[in-house]
Order: sequence, then structure tokens, then C-alpha cells
Amino acid sequence: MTPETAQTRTPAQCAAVPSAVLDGPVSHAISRVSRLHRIVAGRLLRDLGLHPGQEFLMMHLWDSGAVRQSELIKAVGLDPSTVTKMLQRLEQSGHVRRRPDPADRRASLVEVTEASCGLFTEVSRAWGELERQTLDGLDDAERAELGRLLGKVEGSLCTAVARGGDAECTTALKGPIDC
Amino acid sequence: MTPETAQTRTPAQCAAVPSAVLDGPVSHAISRVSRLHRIVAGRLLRDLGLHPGQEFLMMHLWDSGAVRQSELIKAVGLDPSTVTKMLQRLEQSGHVRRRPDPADRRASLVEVTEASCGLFTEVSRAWGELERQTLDGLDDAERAELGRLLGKVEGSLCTAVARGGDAECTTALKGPIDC
DNA sequence: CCCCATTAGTTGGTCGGCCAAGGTAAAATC
DNA sequence: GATTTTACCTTGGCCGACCAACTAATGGGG
Repeated sequence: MTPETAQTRTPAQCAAVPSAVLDGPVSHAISRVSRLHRIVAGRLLRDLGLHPGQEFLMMHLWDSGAVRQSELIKAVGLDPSTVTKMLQRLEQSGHVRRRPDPADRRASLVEVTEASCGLFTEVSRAWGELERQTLDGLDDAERAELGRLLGKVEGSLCTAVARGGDAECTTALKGPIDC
Repeated sequence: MTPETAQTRTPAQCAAVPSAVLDGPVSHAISRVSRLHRIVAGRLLRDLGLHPGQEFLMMHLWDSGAVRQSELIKAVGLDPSTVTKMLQRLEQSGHVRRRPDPADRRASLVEVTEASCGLFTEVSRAWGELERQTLDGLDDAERAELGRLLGKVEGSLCTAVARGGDAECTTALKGPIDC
């Protein structure tokens, strides 16, 4: 940081200050860890015929039974359009079924198919394996501490997002911090 | 976890066990934090005319001057095709210039344009702001601890990725852990 | 009762990101 | 020196994810 020392440098001099790409900021650690985490998750999930991210939706549906799509959207905290398209694909691959809500003609109810219930066990195991590989090398105290710190960071980012986007916190998962 | 208790439940009974979507696993905390982090980063970067992820590439280029594209790819640890397409867009928007490497006719050298150097300061400031918002609410000790733990997790995931993907660690950023 | 604001979902577009396959050039091997 | 192998990059395809704009239905206030 302290970018005041740099001020529109020439291309050659842009290399002068290393600008801390590698070390420092926790932000970059988060980005890198997240990417690696996603890759490992993708590998574990591929064998189950799911794309990374879908398992999150499925888990919510397995948990909650038939739900209004809007409820699901609020629960996972994703963009409505994202959920719509994911559900279209999950429906096409037979994991999910959608039908109109009799009580509200614009809403639709989403639920898991019987065929998909066999996947539940495998996804659970994959998540366990993912967690295991992620936390390999951390003792119990460190794991707890990491969870606690991530919770606080999530809270901070949550309020930051809320401040900018005027709406309430996107991560509607009522996690450790409700904001 | 302990998925043995579940075994192909009916759709109705899939809701029986909450399956720990919300709480527990650090994995989900990572996913959520990462998403929020990306959103905040996107907001900060949008004003600069950059899309999230591009700033990472640019920072590397500002740091290293003219580089072989393959070097850049190794440095950021992304898929070659991803970098190719990002560079095409960055070139079209005038932030980056590419020319063939005289020493190797299949390689190309990438460098930052003069016009883009003005962005450097702003991106640095945006990163600082991002870091500030991310770590808001954590004291110095917690920040250090979080960095340390994320480093360890990165190491674990790194080796996990390497094990499955046979190649060496993708995150070639010689970070805290070299794997 | 009608109009209007709100809510529910969808579509289109763009980007980051991955994989798989391909084409060209350099390097290694024979 | 010719052939195989490897490296460098590109293209196409797909998915997650965002935003913006749109349709359609609900519900509240004049």
C-alpha cells in the first residue's frame, strides 16, 4: 500500500516497487485458497456427475424439501438468474423437479427427485473429504480459530456488501454473524 | 458428516437430518467469504474499468514488466486458456500489449501499456481498501493468525491439487508455503 | 375498483474459469 | 538430419456468477 509513492510510473518503472502481490494481504490468500478449494471440490464432485456449486443447491433442497424458488434463492444468497439457470440444468439432468405453486401463479416450487436421493450420501462424503483435505495439517485449536476468524471476516464483508448494495446481506445463510 | 445414518432417503426424509449446511465446515465459510470478497472487489474495481480478476493479472504485469505469457500463466496459476482470453480483453481495452517473442516464434511477450500505468495507483488503493474492509473488526494478532492459517490451508489444498492433477502446484506464487 | 408498486422468475449478455483438442514451433532423441 | 516429444498458445464448449432489462402476477392505496 502507500500508493502515494508510485504515481503514474512508466511501464519500465512499474516494476520498481514490488507492490506486494505475493505476500501480505489476506485478500490474496483468500482468493488463492478459494480457487484451490474450488478445484478440489470440483474434482470430488465430478465423479458424482455434479458441477461445483450445484452440490450446494442440492444440499439445501435435500434439507428443506419442497421450497419456493425465492426461498431457495434467499437461502443460498446467489443471484436469482444464477439459480434459475442452475435449476434448469439440474432439472434436465434429473436431480430436481419444479412445478408451479398453486398458491401463487408466478412462483414455482422446487424439490429433489427420488432419483437424486441416492446422491445425498455421496455428496455428504465428498464434503467430508473436502473438509478433511482442506484442514489437513491444522490441529483442532487451529481449525476452531480459523472458523471463528472466517466468521468475523464474513461479517465484515457482509456489512460492506450491504453498505454498497443498499439491500440486506446477501449471505442469507444465518451463519455465525447475522447482519 | 456420518452419512452412514442417511442411506438413500426418500425426498421427504431427506429433510430429516439438517446435514450441516450452515454451521460447521470451514469449507462453506471459505466459499461464502470468497464470494463476498469477490463481490466487494468487483464493486471497487468496477469504477476503474476492470473486471474482477483482471487486476490480479495487471498487478503481475506492472510488477514484472515484459514477460513471456507462459511465465505469467505460471505466476498467476490460472489455466492457460483463461489467461489467453483475459489478455485478449485486456488488450482490446488498451491495458496490455502483446508482441511475438523474437527468441521463440511460438511464444509471445506481454507488457503493460503506458496508458495503463495510471491505473496502478488506483488499483493499489482499491486493494488497500479491500483489505481494510475485509479485515475490519480483526485486531492485529487476529489478522496475523488468519494469514498464517490461510497459508497452511493453501499448502494443504496445494498438495491435494497436486496429488490429483499429477502436475506441480498450480499456485506458483511462491507464497508462504512452497509445495 | 383501478392503478401502481412490489415480488417472482426468466432471458440475454458478459466475464472468469475449467477442460479438451488442435496447430505450430522448439527441443530432444535416434 | 529426420522423427518424436515436448512446450506455447489458441479455439470451442461448458458452467458458475453477475447485471440489466423484461414479463407476469400479486397486493396495497387512492
